Amino acid sequence: MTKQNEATILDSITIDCVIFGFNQGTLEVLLVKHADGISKDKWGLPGGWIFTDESTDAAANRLLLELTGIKDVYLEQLRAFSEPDRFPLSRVITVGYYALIKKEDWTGLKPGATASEVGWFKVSEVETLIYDHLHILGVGLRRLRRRIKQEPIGFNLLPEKFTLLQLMHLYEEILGYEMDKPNFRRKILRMNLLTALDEKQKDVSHRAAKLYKFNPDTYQKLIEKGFNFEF
Amino acid sequence: MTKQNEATILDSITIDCVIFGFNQGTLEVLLVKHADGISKDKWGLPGGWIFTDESTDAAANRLLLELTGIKDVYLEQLRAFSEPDRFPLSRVITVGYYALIKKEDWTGLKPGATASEVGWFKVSEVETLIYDHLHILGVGLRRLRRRIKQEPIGFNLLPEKFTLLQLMHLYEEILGYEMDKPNFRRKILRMNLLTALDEKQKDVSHRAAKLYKFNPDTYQKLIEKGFNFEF
DNA sequence: TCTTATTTTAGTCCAATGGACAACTTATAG
DNA sequence: CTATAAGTTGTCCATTGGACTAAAATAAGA
Repeated sequence: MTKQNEATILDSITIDCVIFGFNQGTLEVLLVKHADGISKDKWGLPGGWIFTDESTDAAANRLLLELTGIKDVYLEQLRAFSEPDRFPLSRVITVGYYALIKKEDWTGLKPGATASEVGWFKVSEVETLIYDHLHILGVGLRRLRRRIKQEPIGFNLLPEKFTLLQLMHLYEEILGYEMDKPNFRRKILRMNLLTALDEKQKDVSHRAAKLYKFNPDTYQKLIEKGFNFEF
Repeated sequence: MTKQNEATILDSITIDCVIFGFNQGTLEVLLVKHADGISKDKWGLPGGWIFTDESTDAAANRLLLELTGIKDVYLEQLRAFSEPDRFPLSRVITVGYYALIKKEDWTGLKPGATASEVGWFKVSEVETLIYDHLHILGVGLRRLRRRIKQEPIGFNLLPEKFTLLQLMHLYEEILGYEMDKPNFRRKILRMNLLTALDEKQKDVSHRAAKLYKFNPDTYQKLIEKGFNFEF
C-alpha cells in the first residue's frame, strides 16, 4: 500500500475489500500478504488508494479488476471505518466493500499485481489480520448473512449452472444452520426465479441432479410487480 | 461549512446527517440553511468536519449535540458518498448518517450553532437540496424503512410514553401503507416488548388510550434468546 | 445386468401467521 | 346525555414453515 502518484491520489482515504468465494461447500475470503512496510509478511484484506477523479465504487471495481482480472463483480459498500488509531502510522479512513465472485472465474493472481502473495482462506478459520481488517471482515460477513435472506445474491457465488442442492448448501454454509431438502426445493422453486436447464450434473456416482440458472431479468420483473425475495 | 482549524481537522472528508423526527403523524427531517459560501441561502443536511482524533461516529454525535443539544441519539452510519463531482469546489467525500430523535426533546436550535437557520420539513415535500444531499436523504429514508421492519427503532421517534395507535401511525407513515388496528395490536403486544403503564392519554374527546413504553432491556433479553423482531 | 448411492419428487400433517372483517365495549369532552 | 374514537374480542380463511415419510429415478461402477 504505497502511494504511486501523489498528485492524483487521495490522501488519508483508502478502500478495503472483503472478497468472498464459495468452494466445495465452504465460504472463503481472498487475502493478500503484504510485501513490505510495517505489516510485511502479514495477511490482510486487499485494498488501495482512490484516484481523485473516481468514486470509491469505481476504485473498488478497479482494485477488483486489477487483483482478479474479473469484471462485473457483485460489489456493495459496507461503510466507512474511521477509528483514529485504526492505522498506526497516520490517520487513514477506509471505505469497506464486500464482493462476491464465482470461483470458476478466478484464474489466479493477475500478473503485475502489487501484493507479494494472495490466497483463499476459509472464513471460519481466519483469526488474525492486520489493522482492523478482522473487524471489517466481520462486518462483511454479517452484511452477507443479512442480504442473502433479502435479495437473491447468493447466485453470484455459484457457477452459472448449479443444482438446487448446491444452492441449499450455500445457504447452509453462510447462515450456519441446516435446512430441509424438500422444503428448500419447494420454497425456492415457488419463487419462479430459476430456469431449469436441459442439462444435468456429470461425473457423479449417483442420479445426476438437474442444473438450474438464476434469471436476473425474471427477478427484475417480479420486483416491479411487488415481489419480495425472502428466505 | 468553513474549516475552523486547519491543524486538527481532516481535509476532504466531512459528515452529513439525516435527522428524522416524527410530528403529528408526519415524518420530518431537520435541514439547515447555509449562511454563506456558494450555497448561501440554500437548504441542505446538517454536516461538518471531522477532527483528526475522533471517529466519524464521534463526529456525528458531536454534530448532533451541537445542533440539537440532545445526547444519546439513535444514530447509524449510512455509508460514504464519494462521487468526484458531488461537491463543486473540491474533492470531498462525505460519510452519511441518519439519526432518530424524539421531537419532544427538541427545544429549538442550540445557541451559537453555525447555521443561519434551521427548520423541520416534511420528508415527502423536500424537493431540492444542495449538492447530493437529496440523494443522501433518499438513502437514509430507504434505510429507515428497511430497519424499522427488522429492529424496534421506531420508538426513538416517539415520546417515552405513547399509545399503540400512535405507534401504528408511525409505521404507516414511514412504510407508506395502512394497517389493520386489531391485527397491529395483537402483533406488537405478542412480542412482549412493551410495558403497559398505569397512565392514559389526556385531553382527548373520546376514550383515552392506554400509554405504553418500550423496554430496551426486555428486548435485549429476548434477542439473546434468539428472538427476531420483524414487522 | 445388478448394486449402490444419492438425488429428485410427491405428499402428509400440524401449528403458527397474516390479513380481512364484524361487532361490541369503554371512557372522555363537551 | 351524546357523539366520538379508541379499546377489545373474536371469527374465518388462505398461506406458510417445519418436520417427516417414502417412493421413483438414474448414473457410475462392479
